[in-house]
Amino acid sequence: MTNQHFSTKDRILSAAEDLFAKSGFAGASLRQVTSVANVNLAAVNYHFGSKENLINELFKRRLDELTAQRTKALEQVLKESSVTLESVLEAFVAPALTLAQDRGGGQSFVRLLARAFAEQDQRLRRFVSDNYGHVLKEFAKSISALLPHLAKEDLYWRLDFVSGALTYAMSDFGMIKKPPTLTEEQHRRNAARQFVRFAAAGLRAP
Amino acid sequence: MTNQHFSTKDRILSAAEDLFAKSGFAGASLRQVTSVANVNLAAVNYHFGSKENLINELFKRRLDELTAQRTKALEQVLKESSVTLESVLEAFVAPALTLAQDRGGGQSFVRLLARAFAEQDQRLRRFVSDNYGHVLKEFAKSISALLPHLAKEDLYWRLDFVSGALTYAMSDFGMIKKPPTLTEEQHRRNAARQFVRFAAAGLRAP
DNA sequence: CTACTATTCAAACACTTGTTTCATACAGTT
DNA sequence: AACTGTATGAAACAAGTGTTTGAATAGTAG
Repeated sequence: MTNQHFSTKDRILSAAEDLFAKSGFAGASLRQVTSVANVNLAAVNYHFGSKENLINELFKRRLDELTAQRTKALEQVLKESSVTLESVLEAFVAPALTLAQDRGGGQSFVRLLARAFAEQDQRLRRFVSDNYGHVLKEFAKSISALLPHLAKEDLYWRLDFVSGALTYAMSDFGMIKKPPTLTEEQHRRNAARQFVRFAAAGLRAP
Repeated sequence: MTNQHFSTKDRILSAAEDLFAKSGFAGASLRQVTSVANVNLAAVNYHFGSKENLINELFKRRLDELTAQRTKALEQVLKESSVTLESVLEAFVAPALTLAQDRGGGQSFVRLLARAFAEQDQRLRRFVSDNYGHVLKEFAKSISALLPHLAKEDLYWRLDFVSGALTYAMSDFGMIKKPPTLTEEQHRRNAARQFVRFAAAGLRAP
């Protein structure tokens, strides 16, 4: 039926992304997933081995792309002659917002990411931190260099707040809805601008 | 055995708070809850009617207290002659941090709150917003009055970021762990101070 | 074609889920 | 003392869970 021209694996991943974002990892069953994906129930265990492994592959698929784009954007910024706090933050948030707006299920994934952080589940948190923590460290280092007068402890607190603000805002639980007058592209740019201004000011707090 | 001097209802609520925070609403079963609470399985349905209703009562118990304290703190602040952005933010965050540090399961509840926001589940979100939205509006109004030059649209974005920063940071104080040299009380005050500084600066961003 | 592997499918597996039932125990009242 | 409503208990309920099985089907290389 739907997406019949995508592979079984991809259809499972997309359906799982949607349903896990909607109902949580425990809340969505493999029967729901395979039903939406138009795939036999056994296909999940055949292609992914287990439900838990499906979840990991799901994160891998998106995060590999996200961290690659973030790394590229940061490198680009650091190459310029005048590196500003705003430009570093922009390099961090722009790829995420692009993903959040991607038509191919990226929206669901961003919500899934927020959920993963809310999960106390240590396995998933370790998986994310092990595989993608180094990028975050790169950003932290760049930001630290731009705020030489800021005590390390203060910096850590504020980076924490910044992460929270971004995670929360991106998964659009927030009040902010795209007004009909704006295109998605404009809304995305607007969100990025708002976030960068807020985060930069917060990081520079006296 | 444990907490035998608490009522069955209270023991269920406490155990549920812990387990739901740890594993999510779908992830923790009533059998786990009743086992931890040292209570018969049927007691949940007897005292609360259903699992869903148990969840609601759980939120009610904590949020009633939290919103009451926030309202009181805000009124106190607004009574003073010089109301600052910092003092309003302090009134908002202090009760939450007190709760987050409460020994009687408040820590779990705060994590639960973060999880509830991550839930796409509309029933729970409506329950929270219906019953406790008015307090948030009060704070938004007070903050708006203190930032007369800020466009409404900008204000909404920034309040969104502030909520995110707080939710995320509170849900287990993010990366920030209490150093052993500090008492919990000191750590709490520190967190509040850090948050207020960050949020105030972000809200005042040029 | 044949042989072979990779994939799909329906059915079953063993187990857990929230909820209900009904018998039992324990108050407090008359 | 018997009666009453509240609370607890063990057991069962139907439905849903992730996973496994073994046969049926494509699809491909020799």
